[in-house]
Amino acid sequence: MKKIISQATIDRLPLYFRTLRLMESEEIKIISSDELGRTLDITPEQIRKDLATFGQFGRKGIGYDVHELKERISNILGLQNCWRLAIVGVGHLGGALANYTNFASLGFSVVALFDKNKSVVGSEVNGIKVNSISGMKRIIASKSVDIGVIAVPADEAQGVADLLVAAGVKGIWNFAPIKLNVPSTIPLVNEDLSIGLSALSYHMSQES
Amino acid sequence: MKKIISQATIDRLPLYFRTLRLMESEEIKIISSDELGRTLDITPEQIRKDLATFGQFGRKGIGYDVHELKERISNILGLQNCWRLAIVGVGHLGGALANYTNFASLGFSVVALFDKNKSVVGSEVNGIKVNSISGMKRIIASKSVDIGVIAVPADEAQGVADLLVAAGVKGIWNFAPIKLNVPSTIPLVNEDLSIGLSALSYHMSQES
DNA sequence: TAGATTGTTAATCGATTAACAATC
DNA sequence: TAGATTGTTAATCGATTAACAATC
Repeated sequence: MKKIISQATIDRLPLYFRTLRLMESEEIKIISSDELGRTLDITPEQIRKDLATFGQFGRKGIGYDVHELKERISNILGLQNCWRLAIVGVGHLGGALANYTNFASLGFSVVALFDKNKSVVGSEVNGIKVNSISGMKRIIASKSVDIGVIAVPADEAQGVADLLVAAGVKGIWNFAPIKLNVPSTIPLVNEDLSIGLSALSYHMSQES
Repeated sequence: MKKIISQATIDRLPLYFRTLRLMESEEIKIISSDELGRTLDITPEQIRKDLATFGQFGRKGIGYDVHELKERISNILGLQNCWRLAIVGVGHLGGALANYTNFASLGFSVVALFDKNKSVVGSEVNGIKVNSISGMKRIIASKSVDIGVIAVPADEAQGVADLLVAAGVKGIWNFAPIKLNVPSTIPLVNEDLSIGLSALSYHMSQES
């Protein structure tokens, strides 16, 4: 019954969503795969193929309804769930994420912060109190946290992941540059900045 | 002459590099594709295939020399270039990047900061002075900046990209959630956090 | 020598691109 | 009706996996 959607397609959906949202705010009602593709540098065939995975919602000879398509993609991505995040590790990166305003517009909200450093515990970042790691299980339950964000050094990341899983989070967003082991039932997305930067270095080295 | 390496392979090389560096620090001299694969959850065949792209440096029946392989990957990725970064936009994210210590260990260094906000210009972040955008061209030349990092809001990102290109950067690392147009000679890597987070949301929604 | 492990070729799998009938 | 654009099937392309000879 449930169609399997490729990761490549899933990774393009946020790009479509972002563009459709912008177009909606500009009062654009209808968009063709050709126009959308030109904005994002993706072929129109690719876009139609991606969208067709979820059923037909374009109109032949006309295009796609911007608002409807946007809502549909939002639902496919599960953005209507208003996921609640807890960030573990309130260093420079964790602090920046706690202040990242774009989350809200995608339906995510940061509801808890944790740090092992006693000098940080008790302070507030963006109006959210920083808790000690020892209170994690209780607070994650009481605040109905869905997603654990790991922003601690690599050598502490696995321990934090284990705690988050034990505390009952439904997914993990990991910024530590290390391969984490978590149960296969817990979706895990890695955000390793060094990969992109190394790839950039590679391509720069290739330029004649 | 120059073999074309797939993006998928390039994106795995930093993972190999990171693991080899750790193993070297643990005094491990020789590693097999099997062991490396187990650490990273990548099949040994995949690893051998990736490495074979650059020539032979394993020993049949033995494995790979950790130090040699690490050095070789570093060179392929161009990490020995000691690239110099300039960050544009010293908000929460830009500030976090300016303080990100892992860059140095990969051979990158942040040498300049820019912001359009007058209240920030002149202050220091991690010992680096924040300059006004108007001085960008001159400072990028005098500080020999290689890579421009874009950490401004989406609606300012294209303008910043144009300025960086005009100032002569060799590559762009973009954190703004927007498709940038830059000359094809300038490598561009996008680091759009909302893609990973949306993918996580998707997978969490699929769990029965 | 026997066991281990690479490098490479062939087979498979999956994603992208091309083509076009359907239809607004 | 003629032009535009989708949705889908077929063709192509590229990446991963499997198999195994070479060799330490």
